[in-house]
Parts: sequence; structure tokens; C-alpha cells
Amino acid sequence: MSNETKDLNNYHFTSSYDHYNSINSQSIMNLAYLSGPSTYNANMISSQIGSDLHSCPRGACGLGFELSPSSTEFFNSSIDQENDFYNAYNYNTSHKSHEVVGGGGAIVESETKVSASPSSSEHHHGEDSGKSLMKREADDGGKDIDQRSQKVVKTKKKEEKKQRESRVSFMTKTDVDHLEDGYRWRKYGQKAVKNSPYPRSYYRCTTQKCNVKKRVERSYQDPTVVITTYESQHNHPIPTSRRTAMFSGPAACSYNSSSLSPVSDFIINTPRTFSHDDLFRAPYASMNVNANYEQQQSQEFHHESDYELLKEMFPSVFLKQEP
DNA sequence: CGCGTTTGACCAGCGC
DNA sequence: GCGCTGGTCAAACGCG
Repeated sequence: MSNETKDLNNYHFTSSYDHYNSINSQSIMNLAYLSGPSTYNANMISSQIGSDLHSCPRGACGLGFELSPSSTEFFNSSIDQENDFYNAYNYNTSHKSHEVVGGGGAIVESETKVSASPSSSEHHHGEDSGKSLMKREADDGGKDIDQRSQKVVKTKKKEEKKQRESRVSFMTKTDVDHLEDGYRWRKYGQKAVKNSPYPRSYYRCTTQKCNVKKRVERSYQDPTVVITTYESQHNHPIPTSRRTAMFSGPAACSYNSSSLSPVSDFIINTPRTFSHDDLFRAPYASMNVNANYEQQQSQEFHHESDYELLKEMFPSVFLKQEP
């Protein structure tokens, strides 16, 4: 854990939150976050995208960020979520200028593995929760388990825990707590967070056999920033009824109404080079990838599988780029 | 009635 | 072993 925090501290954010604040105090800031033990090659992603960001003259690039007044960074860490996010956020906000410190700036974590398998989605245990899975395993072992098999079970548990920790997070500057992303979510819990006056909400994808979860919490340091963490990957397309769902959601409402919300502001201030569908997929919309960038990215990802995984993870980001 | 939210209880992991 | 914390469960409840 400690080394991950260190990694984050070494990470240099390129685009300044304050900068966008000065552009538009209601702009959305997205900060994508790939967690450590993930099988996504987050390390590579962060370095590649990071270098692109660094070379972007406007300091607002990333995944097509010339399109929007927001910033997105992919970075990589095993999770000490609270610390990580706040460290990241602190760093971002503490840097008033756009200067890039250090080369590359991407964090390095040796644990990150390149894999074509989408990790947790491979587990079709229903995965009601990690503990139920572990319980089941323990029960299966029974009392006759010898020490060796116990070791195997422990190792297995660790591996599965690692896989479950495949996560992507965003920091979004918005007044809306639960940002619409096209999928349907069911809230299954809410917890008070240590050192934060704001509770953390737990959501699960309502689609059957899809065990994607997401956590939503508000930064205690800047209540206007919402941290959304996605865990695992959807094994289904965006529900076709999403448009309806999104119109009923806060983002859609604000879009239809008077542009007071950050979402609508984002929409209004963003050059209309993408479709309504993209807009409705906020916050992903702010990560919209233009065709050139995608092409560039697919070349830069050393392993095609990682790029594909990223696509799977954020279909809405890539959807409109598909031929 | 179906679906989603709320909320107190419970459990596991972790640090001391 | 104990306490703290994060994550989940599930009954109760609300809403359309």
C-alpha cells in the first residue's frame, strides 16, 4: 500500500484543475484512475497517455480533451482509495501552472501485468460479494483440508481479491452525485467515510449476471468534486433504454433545462463534434476520443488487448469512433 | 406490483 | 485478541 501512495505522489498531473476552474467554474474534471492489480496495463496506459498530455500544447488533451474543458488522467495504483484520490487531487490543485515536472510523469508499478483477460468479469460466481465468495471457498474446503490445500486456498483468495480490484475511477467536478453513464445501477449501500463528512454510496449494475459495481463519493476537500470508482467490466452493452433513463436523470434534466449544472455547462462549452449520444454519456462524454487520437492510441498501446480492454471498459468513450 | 433507495446489522481484513 | 474501517446484506420503505 505504501508504495502505491508514493507512486501517486510521484505522479505529475499535467492539466490544472485551477486552470479549468478559471475557464469555467462549472466544468467537469474527469480523472480516470486505473487501479493496480488490474490486468489492464494501467502502467502503460498512464505513461502513454501521460506523454500525450505533456505534448499537448493546450494542456487539455488526454482522451480527446481538446474537445472539452476537462482533464483526464489515467494513473495506476493499488488502492488506498482515500489517500490516493486525495493525494492526486491535492497534487492537481496545488499546481497552479501547466508546467510538467519530470519526464513522463507516469507512475510505475511493477505489479501491473499485461493480460488479455478482463479479470474479474471472468468470475461468474455471481459474486454477490467478496466475502460470500470466500465463504463458499472456505466451506468447500471443509475441515479435512490439509495445510497444503489451505495454502492453495489462501493463494487463490489473494489472486481473486487482486482480480476483483480491477478498477477505474474518475474525479468529476459536478454538483450531481450520481452521474449518468448509460448503465442502470441499483444502490445497495451507503457508508460514512472516515475523515469525510460525505458518505460513500455503493451501486451495482442491475443487469443480470453483470457484477460491475461502482462507488460514488464526494471529495471532502472539494465538495464539488465527485469521485466515481468503477469495479470490473460490464459484460453487456449499454441498455437500449439508456436514452430514456438518461433523460430522466439529473444530467439529462440539466441538459434540458437552464444550463446551471456542470453537465450542461460542459455540453454547452464543448465544441459539437460529437453526437447527442456522446453528450448523454457524461461524464464519459468528456473523455470522448476523436478518430485521430484513437488511431494514434491504438498504435501506441503496445498490446492490442489493452486497447481493446479499455474499449470494453468505456464503450461510450469509443462508441462513436467505431466505423 | 416492480423497482430502486434507505439504513442498521453483519462480516472480513487489517493494524496495533 | 480487539477495535476500527470498508464493504455488503436484506428488510423496510417510497415511488410511479
